[in-house]
Amino acid sequence: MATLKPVRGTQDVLPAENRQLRYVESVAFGVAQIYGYGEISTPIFEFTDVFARTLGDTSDIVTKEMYSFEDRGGEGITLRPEGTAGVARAVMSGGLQQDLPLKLFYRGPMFRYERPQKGRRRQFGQVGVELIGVAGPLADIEVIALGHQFLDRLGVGAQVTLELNSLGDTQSRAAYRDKLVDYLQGFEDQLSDDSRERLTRNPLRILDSKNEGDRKIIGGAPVLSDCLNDESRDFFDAVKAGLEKLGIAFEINSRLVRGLDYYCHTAFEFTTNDLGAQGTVLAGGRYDGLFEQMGGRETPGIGWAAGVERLALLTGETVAAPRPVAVVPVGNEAEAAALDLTQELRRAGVAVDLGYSGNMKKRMKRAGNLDARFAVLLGQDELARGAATIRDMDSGEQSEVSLSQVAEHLRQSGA
RNA sequence: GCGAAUGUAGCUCAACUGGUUAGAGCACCGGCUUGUGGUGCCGGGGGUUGGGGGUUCAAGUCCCCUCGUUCGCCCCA
Repeated sequence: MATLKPVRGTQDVLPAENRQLRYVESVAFGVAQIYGYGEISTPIFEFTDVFARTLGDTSDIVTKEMYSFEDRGGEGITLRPEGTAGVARAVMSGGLQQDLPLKLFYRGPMFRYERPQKGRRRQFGQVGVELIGVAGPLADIEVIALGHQFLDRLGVGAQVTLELNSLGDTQSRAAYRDKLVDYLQGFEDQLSDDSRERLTRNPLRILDSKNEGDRKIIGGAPVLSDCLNDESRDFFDAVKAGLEKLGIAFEINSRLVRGLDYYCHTAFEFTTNDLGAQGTVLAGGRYDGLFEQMGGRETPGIGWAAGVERLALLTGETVAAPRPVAVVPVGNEAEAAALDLTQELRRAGVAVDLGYSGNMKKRMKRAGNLDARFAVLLGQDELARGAATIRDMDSGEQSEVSLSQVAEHLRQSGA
């Protein structure tokens, strides 16, 4: 039995749950299309370099969370831990930089070797968008508005808060980093072990620490927004003004830094308090340095990704399966006729189920369990008259309809 | 990777301080009703109590190991 279990952090998704997940994805894609995005699919695995070089050597994803292996040809391969790097690689491989700006939507599984928790799996679904090739703040505004509208359409708008920050351009970020390290070094012996290590590796991340002692120290730390140069500040102001104009509420969170190295300027997260520790539901930011870092031409970009399972948990709604019509033959001779009728209805686009075996009572019960809208009863009597009895499973009303009219009758009844 | 909790039938849960064949509800199957589901009544199948080891006359119950899950840390969608 133990060996028949799925690998830790993975799970089998049955039809009822899949309907919810597909629903989340389809809402996302629907809204993305309204904004002019087309869907791109990239491979589920890439050369390890694609992720290692873009995410940064200091990110936790690269240092301990990647599913990496060597394939039979000796190539270093990694199951994608996120979507942006693969999309950027595809844009460069395909020469798509000639077609800027690009508006791309993606969906699919991602893989991270993490300790599973509620809303956190080793294989999980993401939907995401990337707007590539637009340097101005209008891109940031549109991408955030798209995320906002998506969450709204899903019906979780009231449960989430948009947090916003600016990391500034490279120059601003470097200036801030120096200031922050200066400040924190004064408290080095008081910082948590994790944070002390990050002091040299990735000091900005200390701002995000949940350790109580750390937070006290952070409270007095210099603020990133004070270090933005004029250009970065103007950019951020423009983004904020745009969101206000669109009526999209946000909170400035100066401690918001993204985990991945390629981000600059705008960083944002839609978070909720309804999912325990995994509160981030949709997050993204601007990544103007990414393409260069991958060895390509400098190309600005901004995007976000959202966790499909987390959003499905948040909506709490179940998505009902479509209601079929059940064809119920009575007696052996009726089975052949039932098969014909079933096929005819299916060709006409009607969803049909037939109880495969058993007496009428059993088949009716199965029809009930399938939540059938109508049952089509075929017995000796009906067959002799070239007809079938159609039963409305909700009202219990029955009427006899000639066989040739069954499809039409059902269609008119809304089946 | 660290800390804590937890694991009994398909699902939700019982089983006093360790004490005879581990129970219930729901679900499933059959019958009352051999041409009618959703309500009712009667009956039935189903558990090596996550797995392994140990303590004991006796372990679902205590101890150790292991696997899974949950909550937090870390990190992130």
